[in-house]
Amino acid sequence: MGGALPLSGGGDRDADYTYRHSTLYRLTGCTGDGMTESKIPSKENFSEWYHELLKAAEIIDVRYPVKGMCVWHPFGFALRRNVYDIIKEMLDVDHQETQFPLLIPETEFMKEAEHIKGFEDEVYWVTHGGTTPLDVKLALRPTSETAIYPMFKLWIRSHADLPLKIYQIVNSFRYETKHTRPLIRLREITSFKEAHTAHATWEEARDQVEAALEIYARFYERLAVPFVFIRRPSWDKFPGADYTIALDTIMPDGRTLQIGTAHHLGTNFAATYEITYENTEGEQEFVNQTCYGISERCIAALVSVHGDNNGLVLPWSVAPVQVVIVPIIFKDKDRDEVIRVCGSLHEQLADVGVRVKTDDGDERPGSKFYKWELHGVPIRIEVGPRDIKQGVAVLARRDGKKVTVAKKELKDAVFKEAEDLQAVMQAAAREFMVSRIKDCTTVEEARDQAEMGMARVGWCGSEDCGHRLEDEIGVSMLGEPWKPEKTFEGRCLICGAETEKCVLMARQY
RNA sequence: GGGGUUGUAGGGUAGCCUGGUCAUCCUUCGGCGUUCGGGACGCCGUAACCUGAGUUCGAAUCUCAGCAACCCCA
Repeated sequence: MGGALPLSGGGDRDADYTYRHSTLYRLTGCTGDGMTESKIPSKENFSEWYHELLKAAEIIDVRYPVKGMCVWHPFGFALRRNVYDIIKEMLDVDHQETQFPLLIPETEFMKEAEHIKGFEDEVYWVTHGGTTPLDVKLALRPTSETAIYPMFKLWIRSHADLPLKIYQIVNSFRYETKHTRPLIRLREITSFKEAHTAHATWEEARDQVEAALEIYARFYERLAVPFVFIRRPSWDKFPGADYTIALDTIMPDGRTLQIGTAHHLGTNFAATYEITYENTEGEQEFVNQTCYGISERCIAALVSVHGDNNGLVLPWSVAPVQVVIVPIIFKDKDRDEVIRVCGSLHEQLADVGVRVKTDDGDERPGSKFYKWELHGVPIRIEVGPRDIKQGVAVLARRDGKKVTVAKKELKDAVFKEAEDLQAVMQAAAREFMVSRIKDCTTVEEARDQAEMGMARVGWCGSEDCGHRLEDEIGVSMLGEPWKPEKTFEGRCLICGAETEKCVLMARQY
């Protein structure tokens, strides 16, 4: 389908994301001759690498002068759109997209006690209209439960209205007091995909939580981002939820990043907001609710998990530019012919929905190669006079493999290599994560392991031992693996009681 | 929550300790020409001392506050 092309313009246009400035940054330090391999710092130094990559690869610009608020570059926004198109497509099967207002009256916001407690320190308030103080303060949504549920009360009358499943992709605001980090900890979350559902029974809502997690699993598979499902401990669940299940992934520096959550809200909010329906017996009952969300942290994970010392590495499905064609021109007399052949290859690929860009700029080829590698383009095609004579083109993958293919077979070769690349990325990412989760039987061992990734330890289940685990290991309890592949048998690391429960402990972002 | 470091052209930096001509260098950006199979070169040009207050004859430099960024620890 033609929708694969992100541009509204004609199909023969380049996948062009404003490289007019071709904003490449020289990050090799101040010494003139200090030409190093890469423009970005080594991934070993993750924090530095991450910041430089976001900048150099034109994902976001962090220079906006409000703490915790960033600007999406056109290239980064194209990536965001491709990623969010996937989750939208998955949700659109049985959810309806909506949009609720940004501002929430204090009177609604303050209704659910636990929920307020969870967010009160992080809420931005609108207190004035012009110079006039408002009678009722307005909160900038930190999340939208308290905006949406008063409307659910109006929308839901009978069992025939259930289940109700909606979602929206909106910005939301949290006054973070800790260090903000681009895409990871923000004061304005620009891309909060939140879904809210209402059901007749608790069991149906539970099934919905599982269905949501299933969708998220498929979503992250498309991004080749590995994760584990973890049920959060009672003291770390969503404020107002019966329980919370999260998706966590491990970043290159060993810290854990939460990249999705699903909450079973039971009838907690329904009771507060009086969301009731008439059942088949004619009685009024509270609905059971769920909500689940994903934010631009999914982009942070995508970028971090796959990127390397040469820059971004993007899965084919979301790369703003999937194929870049680089013409190799020696003499002016070759020029027209090379450009013509590139144009025809470009058209061929664009016709089958590939996001293709022909880079006929004035830079030298090597410079273009580095630039597009930095931007994570999965496949590069080189066409020079030599190739034209032989009726072939050189196809280079982002992982370094190069093949020469006949022009006629180019289309098929592109798709074949793209598929293989995806598999390679998936496997490498998976392997890294699995290698960073280890069983530990002592506090010291767990402490060491938490420097690297997640430590799996025995836990008797008592809240007391849970908190002591956190204190003694010095990291957070992520919670129990949800539907784990392997069972556990061991002892509680604190009290020594035999247990079949285990929890994952890790340093968190 | 606690501690530390730092704000100089679009990016990266020198100068700051010891206040005083035109604020250094690299890169980017714009122009012209030669180039082009893994980061080309020459010539010309644009462009900066975070904000506010204070000290001083004089502040990028010293003091205070604010804003912003990064790192470490809980």
